[in-house]
Amino acid sequence: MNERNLKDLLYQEFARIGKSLSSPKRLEILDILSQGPKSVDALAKSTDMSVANVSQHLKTLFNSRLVKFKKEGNFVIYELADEVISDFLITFHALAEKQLIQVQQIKEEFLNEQLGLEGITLSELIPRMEKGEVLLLDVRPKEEFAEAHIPGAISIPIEELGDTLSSLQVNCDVVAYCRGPYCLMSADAVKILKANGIKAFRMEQGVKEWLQFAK
Amino acid sequence: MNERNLKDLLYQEFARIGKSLSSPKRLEILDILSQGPKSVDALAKSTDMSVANVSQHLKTLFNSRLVKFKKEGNFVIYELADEVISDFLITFHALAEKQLIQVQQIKEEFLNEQLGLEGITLSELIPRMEKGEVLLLDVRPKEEFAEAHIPGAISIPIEELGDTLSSLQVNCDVVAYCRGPYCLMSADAVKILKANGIKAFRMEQGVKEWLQFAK
DNA sequence: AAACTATTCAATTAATTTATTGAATAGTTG
DNA sequence: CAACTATTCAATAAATTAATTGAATAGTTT
Repeated sequence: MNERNLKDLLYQEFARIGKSLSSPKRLEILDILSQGPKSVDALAKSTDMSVANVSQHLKTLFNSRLVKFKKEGNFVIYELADEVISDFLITFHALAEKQLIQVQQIKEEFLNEQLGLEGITLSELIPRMEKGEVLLLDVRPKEEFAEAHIPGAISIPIEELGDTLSSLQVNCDVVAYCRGPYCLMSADAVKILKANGIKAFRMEQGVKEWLQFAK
Repeated sequence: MNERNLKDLLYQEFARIGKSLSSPKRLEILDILSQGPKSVDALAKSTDMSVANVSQHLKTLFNSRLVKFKKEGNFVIYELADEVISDFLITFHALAEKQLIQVQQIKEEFLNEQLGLEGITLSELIPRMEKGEVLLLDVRPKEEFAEAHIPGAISIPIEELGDTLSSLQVNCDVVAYCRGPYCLMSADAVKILKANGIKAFRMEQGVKEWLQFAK
């Protein structure tokens, strides 16, 4: 083995991680898994893919050690292989956003022009929460809230929001958050809240971003 | 545009960065560029590829905004588009090494079994340098040394090491470093030094790792 | 301007990757 | 044990990507 062979071998191994990050659908799967463990079936529903296809992507991710799984009943539950991967994904997104201005544009056009939503950031949120000026709403599924959530938030999954609304006493502004910048459940929530006369804002950041912020 | 379309578009943009990181040769190019600007021709020589092929890879990297270029005479000089990219590459390597134990194995087998070299780390080096116990040798090409180097190091490019050796007065241990963990110029240097009866060690880390370490 | 250099472009071929489908497997429930 | 579920496997077709080659471009030197 000479130096060139060694380099080829090493970079080939590195590229295996890169390959895993080269498919849009796999990146979406990784993002969803950064919220907590999910079954293949649940992932297929979230990503609008066939189960067989998701299974194939998961196999790729498993081969590059980005995810691991455990069997529960006849479900196979996948999760990120290590918590550094969730940190890495945030770094990756930050880099990608910085480089690809188009990403910013796509996102903002959709949110602003099509939905006309006002946003709020983590650093604006915290002082307002401490003063009791806002109610923080976690609209992700119950399991994801149970897995981890921003302290002080209350959990109302987006599907239940419409029904729960009447029984909910709100006398301040509401801030909704969900899985993070590329999830739009919080945008849907704000639409529902506004339609019911509640002053509501969308927060881009999710639990993972909060954890990094709090460090 | 509905939510699914938006997600597909966003993840497609993210995947462009991933795609750039999915080819071993492109990763090698990025690593070399993290040492400083290089011409297409120089990159072709370093990576053992045809110029046309390197040009194609550079085009891909340029399209995902990872590199930029300027024209100088009839050379086109490429460099990393932003310094966050060099930070990102270190994070990426760290993740890859952690996940793919094989990478560690490949590297260590080659270095230990085939060369029988002793290594030293940055944190071991610094106190010893302060005490004046070691001479730090940068064996990269002169331009890369000029671009950036570890303070206190002296520059002797690997090609010149054999000739310079006799005129060099050495009365302490020598530590050689080069581009980083996946570059083997420092290993070659240690071999030459040892062959001339000088006690020499290889340091894995390069300038970029030192900058992160010094932060 | 002619000869020369470095780089890019375009066309081809080979190789790899993706999504789709239907069948196979393994575990669970009635 | 039969019916059912979730998941994986295997085979295929479509799409994408990589390396190679030779020609085209743009700038430099004589």
